[in-house]
Amino acid sequence: MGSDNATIYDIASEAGVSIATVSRVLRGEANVSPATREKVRQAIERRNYRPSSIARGLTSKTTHSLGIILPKLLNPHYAMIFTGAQEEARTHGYTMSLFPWASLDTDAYNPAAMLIERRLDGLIVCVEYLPPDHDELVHDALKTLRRFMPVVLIGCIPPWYDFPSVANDNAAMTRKTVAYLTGMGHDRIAFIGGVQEDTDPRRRDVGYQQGLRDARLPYTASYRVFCKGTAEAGKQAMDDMLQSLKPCYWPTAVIALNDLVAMGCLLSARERGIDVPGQLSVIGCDDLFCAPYLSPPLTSINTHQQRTGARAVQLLISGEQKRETVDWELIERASCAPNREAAPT
Amino acid sequence: MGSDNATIYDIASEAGVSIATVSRVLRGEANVSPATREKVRQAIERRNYRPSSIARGLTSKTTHSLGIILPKLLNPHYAMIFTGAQEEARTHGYTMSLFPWASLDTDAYNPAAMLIERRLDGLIVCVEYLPPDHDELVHDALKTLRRFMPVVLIGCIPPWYDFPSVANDNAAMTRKTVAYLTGMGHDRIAFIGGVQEDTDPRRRDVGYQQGLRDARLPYTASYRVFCKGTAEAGKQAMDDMLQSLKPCYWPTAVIALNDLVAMGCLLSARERGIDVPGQLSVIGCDDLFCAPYLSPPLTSINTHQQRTGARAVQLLISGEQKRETVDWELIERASCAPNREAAPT
DNA sequence: GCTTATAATGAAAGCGCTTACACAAAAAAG
DNA sequence: CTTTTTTGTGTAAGCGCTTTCATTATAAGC
Repeated sequence: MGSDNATIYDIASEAGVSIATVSRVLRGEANVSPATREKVRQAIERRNYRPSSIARGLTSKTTHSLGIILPKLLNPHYAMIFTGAQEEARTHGYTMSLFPWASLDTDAYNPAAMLIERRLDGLIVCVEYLPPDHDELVHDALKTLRRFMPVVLIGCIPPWYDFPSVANDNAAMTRKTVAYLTGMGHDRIAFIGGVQEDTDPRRRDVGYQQGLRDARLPYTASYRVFCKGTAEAGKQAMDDMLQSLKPCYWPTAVIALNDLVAMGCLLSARERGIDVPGQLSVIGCDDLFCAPYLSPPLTSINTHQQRTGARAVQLLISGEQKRETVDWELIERASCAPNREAAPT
Repeated sequence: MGSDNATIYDIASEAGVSIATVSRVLRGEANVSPATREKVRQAIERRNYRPSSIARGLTSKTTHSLGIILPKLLNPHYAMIFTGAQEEARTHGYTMSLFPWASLDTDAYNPAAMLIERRLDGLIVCVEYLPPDHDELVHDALKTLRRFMPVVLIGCIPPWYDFPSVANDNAAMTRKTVAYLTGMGHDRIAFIGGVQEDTDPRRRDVGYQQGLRDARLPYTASYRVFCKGTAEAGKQAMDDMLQSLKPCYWPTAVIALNDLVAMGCLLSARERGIDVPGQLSVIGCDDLFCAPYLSPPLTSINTHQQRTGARAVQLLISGEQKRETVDWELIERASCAPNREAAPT
């Protein structure tokens, strides 16, 4: 009953066998006679015994536990990644623990220590857009960690990071998004979000410019506004852009870094009485759960984040050293419409 | 350099001391001479040594890892709880792992085994509204788990569950919410969400009815609609209610189980051209990050979910057996307004 | 029936720590 | 200076498993 902490010894003596035999039954090894197996099974049942994964880990050098580092779980984008990763991990018998981004900071009292001491079997790191000065630091931290455990990256990974990874092809994605809008007759297309100083050729910015070029549209610096990936920042950035331009130069469409930024844009537009999608189309990214409930419902790109998380776990477990790309899907809702004032050139 | 897996023996020999001494330095014990301590420190530094929490756990019978069981991380409500819990855990040197709700199902291939085998130092379980038939099962599962590790509950806990817990006083909260609305002259107040068959006297339903009684308003069954706590369900429930009533009987205000349901209500209203808050006030609960960006911005109750998660961790660590209540805060936004058609009685 | 291959089991040595306990060296007390 | 404390270190016994290796019981081969 209350034998909540029986050990393998207890089971062995209760079943009248050696601990080696119990261990064999536990791990389903073949060479145990059916009779013995049954005896052991019953003893286990009777004592409600569960082997300690701790002790097991000491011997086997494997903990069956994975870690994930995220910037912010409150952002549903990351919650989706986590969910996908956690579920996949679980189906393989792994546990998933969350570590804050600060775990990478090698300053202070080396918090990465916590990661290493845990002897994780693998670590997923979700990398956000990084300012260049931070870039090197993070890279170093990752390289250190890799000496202790396999690491798989998710997100916006600078190409010179030599790590297995799972990500969307942001450049291609944004390029096609621009094409989608130009196809609707939009010619003043803004892009809001991201960091300015950046050298990664696979970023959204690049796709944005490619998209403009594809449509032979000019690149207008005023339409390229940088901000963090939050709703507040998006609101602010949109406010700033609109305020800085005469209304006749306002964009006819806005591509937001993500849905949070898009939400900020929508609010900014609403406050100014700009009709979406009548006067302005808005398109987000990540297809958050709230996208269909915004006003108007937000067109967004479903980046298959759960699948991304799941694939990262698979890479971790299989040890494959691939850099993988996850596809995406444009979810059309009411926030995008053909440009009414499209001038027949 | 590559000595990524030095053991305490390596450090001992490198520093020319015994492993006991290394252990002492590691744990900051007092009785080590400064000279020795320094020698050991340097050896540790040189070999980049981090003690294995696994081995440590075997001896100390403590893993410094906690678990949390949530219905769904994609619901930001739970993401906030998780975040609060994780951060608090971290400050105490604990790791936090996520387990899906299914971990409690004692059917199937007893998944709770995973929890037990991990030898967690504690477990937080977020309990949702449970249908009565499920209630007993969950209770049993929890009681089983408690034999193996401390358990703290969060959320809607039936009062006969004898577990330490952290929760809002839902009844009082909803009662005051009704008062807030009646104070604005609303007299047809609907409540959407939750499960029907329920006997817990501390639920929102109860507060809702108390609130009506306080204002001497009739309890109108048609205004009490049950649905799950999702946006889709909220939309459907609102649609059904509105459709089943002549517009002149439509509620003037609706209290939603949570912000997701409220989002569904807002959408339903929008589709029907019902002006919020002109004709209908809507009030949610949880104050999700998107609440300010809805149209209109949603009045909601901030239930201090991060603090709830943090408190749960504190109870777990301290071993206190309290049932705690977390306070809350009404965040007023544009979705609620005085009832225009308030009849001067 | 006796030898050899095969299957079933146990004894024992770790895995990398913590923690009595023992013991030597240094400090305080007489 | 001894004697008693105090302080600093080392030895060794676990913690609860896995795993090699040796050993015994059983089946197969001739």
